[in-house]
Amino acid sequence: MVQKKKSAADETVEKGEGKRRGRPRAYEPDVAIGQALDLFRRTGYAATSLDDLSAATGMNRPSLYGAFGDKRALYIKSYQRYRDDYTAKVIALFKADIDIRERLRRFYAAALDIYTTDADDPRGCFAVMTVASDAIADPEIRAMMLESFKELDDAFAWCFRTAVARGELPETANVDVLAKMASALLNLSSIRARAGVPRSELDVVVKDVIEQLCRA
Amino acid sequence: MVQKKKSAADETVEKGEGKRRGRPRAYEPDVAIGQALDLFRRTGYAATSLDDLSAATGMNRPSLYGAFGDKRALYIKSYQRYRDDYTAKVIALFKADIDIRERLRRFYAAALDIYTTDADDPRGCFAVMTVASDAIADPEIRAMMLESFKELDDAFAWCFRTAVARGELPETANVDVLAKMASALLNLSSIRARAGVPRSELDVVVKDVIEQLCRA
DNA sequence: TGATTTTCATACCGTCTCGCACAATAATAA
DNA sequence: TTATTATTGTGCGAGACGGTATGAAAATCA
Repeated sequence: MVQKKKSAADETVEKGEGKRRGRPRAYEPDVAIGQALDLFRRTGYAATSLDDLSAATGMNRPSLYGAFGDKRALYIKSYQRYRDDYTAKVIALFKADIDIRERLRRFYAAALDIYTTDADDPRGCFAVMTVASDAIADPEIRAMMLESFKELDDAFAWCFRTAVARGELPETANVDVLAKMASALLNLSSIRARAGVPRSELDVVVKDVIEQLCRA
Repeated sequence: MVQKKKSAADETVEKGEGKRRGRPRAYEPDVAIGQALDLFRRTGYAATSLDDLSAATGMNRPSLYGAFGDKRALYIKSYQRYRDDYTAKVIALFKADIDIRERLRRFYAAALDIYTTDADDPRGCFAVMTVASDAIADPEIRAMMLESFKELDDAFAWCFRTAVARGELPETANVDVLAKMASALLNLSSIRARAGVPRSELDVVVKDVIEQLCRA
């Protein structure tokens, strides 16, 4: 068992549901998705078996199947969870009233936190390293990816546009191109983090590139 | 059978070998590696079965095993082939006596050719999209990747340094940071190509970013 | 021609994989 | 207490997987 047991009262109150009829679940769906996500991030789609997922979540295969559907459905749910977590962090950075350099600095710091957790076995970006490589043939997943690209480009463009409006960048700055370059830096970070380039080295690259972008 | 049969005379002459003793091979190792590479690029390591490789190369499994060793060995040989092909193209671009913009333009054009062959099912960069995601746990493969990063960074830095020396870029240009950004652009191109962003769109991004980099 | 060498091709082995049947279990409802 | 409902856990079965043993085939050598 990986997940801790909780009393039925806790569970139902937490979820705001009425008392459920049958035998209570021994797992928490949200926790299980998180554990599945972490495993998918490490080993990808094809190389992750249902037995592996079962071990990681503490659920046995039939429970997994009943709760989330087949492997593909669980993978998509994991990807959605990843995107939601990521998006939440980005939105928080948007609300902060800080200048462009600090905003970018925090953005990449947050990203690298995600990419390099577990220094012995860094994951990189789930979308880039795993989804794009071994699940891109799936039209639904492909559509999610393309949407993510656009969201990211737009987010960066917003940052630069705001900076121009505040006078932090010259009026002549090409915000759309800068946004693409910022996205590209994120991609590089993800790939190199996964390949084992140490965090400290990546921090330097990020710092230097931010400075270069903000001088444009 | 996928590979065409050739007469024994052709084969041996081609290879410059003396006449081989036993039954002649029905395949050409170099061709087979190329076919295996293409399949690995499409479906990754784990999702590619030996049966798939057998069908793609026209060799049956025992022949595959005898010629290249097990699946992992064949994967590494494919990766080496990919790197060699790539490196050859880059070296050719180094020899050309052209300015920085044109050199970069040709560089990314060549890369995108590789990434987007087969528009219906674009591959992206093998190293980034497939090797880094599902084989990075292997120390030998990881070492090859890190070496590739360094080679690429150095190549780009050489381009920018040469450009500075020729007066195409200001003395103040930070060639190492520019090189990282150029690598990052390559990574972005690979990822988006694989996700299905059309070549025409990528060409625009590349053009704009090159211009931005060369104005720095 | 017959022996030798190398490769091809079939078939097989043990293992893993996914998905599902089935019964036991633990809660609520009556 | 008994029935009902939802979940758990064992375990099965058909198929795919990586890898290999074995014998037939096709060349050279003597």
